Amino acid sequence: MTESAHDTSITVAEKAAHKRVRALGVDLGAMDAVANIFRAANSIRNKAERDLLARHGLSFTGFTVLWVLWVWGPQESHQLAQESSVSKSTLTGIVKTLHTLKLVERKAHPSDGRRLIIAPTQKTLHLMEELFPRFNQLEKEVTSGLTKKEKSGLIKKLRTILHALEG
Amino acid sequence: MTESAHDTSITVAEKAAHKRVRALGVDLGAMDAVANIFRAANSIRNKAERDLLARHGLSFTGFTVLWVLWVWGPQESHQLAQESSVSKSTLTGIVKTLHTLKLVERKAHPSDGRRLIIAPTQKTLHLMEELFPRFNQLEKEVTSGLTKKEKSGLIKKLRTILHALEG
DNA sequence: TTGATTTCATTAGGCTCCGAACGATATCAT
DNA sequence: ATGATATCGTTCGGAGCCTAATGAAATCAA
Repeated sequence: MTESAHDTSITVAEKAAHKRVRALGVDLGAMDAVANIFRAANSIRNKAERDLLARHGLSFTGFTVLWVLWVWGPQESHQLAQESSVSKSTLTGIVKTLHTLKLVERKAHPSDGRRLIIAPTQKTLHLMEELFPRFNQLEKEVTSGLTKKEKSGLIKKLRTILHALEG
Repeated sequence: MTESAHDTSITVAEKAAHKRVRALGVDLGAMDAVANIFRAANSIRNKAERDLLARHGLSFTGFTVLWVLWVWGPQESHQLAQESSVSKSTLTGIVKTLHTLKLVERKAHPSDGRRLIIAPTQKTLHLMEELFPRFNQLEKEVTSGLTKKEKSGLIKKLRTILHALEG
């Protein structure tokens, strides 16, 4: 066994990092786990934007917001921001962009003049019905090296990390 | 068994998403895996920026660039960009910021006038020796719900995903 | 050698992204 | 009732982030 297309042993970058921090009493497992989460997220994000989203004028975050609206239906602004993992001020800008694309509507809250309801449009629903299966196809491809059981294990471990972050 | 602090069963957000896409023949495992990678990456990034990096005037990407320079030493610009997962033009801006913080130097390539060598400074080395152990402490905390073996499994699965993205 | 091509980093333009400051609305105390 | 407080979304200022266009330097052709 030397090198193969499905080699999952330590990379040269990881080796160099280990050498650097060896004297500092560092948790290498925690380090590599976090580093690889970022590498994976970056790569998938870039691929999705390039191959799928750019042609619709959508950023990854814009797509995420649309996804949340598609799944949950109309949302109050602050809920939508939280569920999409962006700040309120970022959401203001994203919603502005999506509004010019006619992909969201802003509606007044019936009883509270401060609040704003963001709602998907018919165009959003059509777009997501076309776009989401393609996005899922990409998700399938990037996880194609894992069995169903391995995917479950991955999901569970990531949830554990998210729980630690909430606590 | 109802709810507990370490519950890793399906979340309400995941349930809502499953309901929405049920009719579309979607791979739910792939979907949840990718979604949780993004949730984890976003949360860790935000926490690191807020709790650790902001007080030094560093963005997460700026920290990543410093980390690469710390691990690998002086790098040519395009190598540094690739290893840090940003475009060359983004790196130009990041380096500019780091330069005003006196955390990098730009050096001319000895034989090729087009190329640029980016090098860490003494200040960088001191900073990283102080900052990195704290960053690793954060990494330890967010992965504290996982055993050493589980972390290895997580790392291996993420590498598998990265291999699929390179292919 | 000089003109064409290639390969670097930077600039230009336009979103994304954040925290802080801001105005508007609602609520709470008295 | 009315002033203090809290809670909304937006704006502001500044950095990050991308692709495409640009400019500088090296290489290749003939």
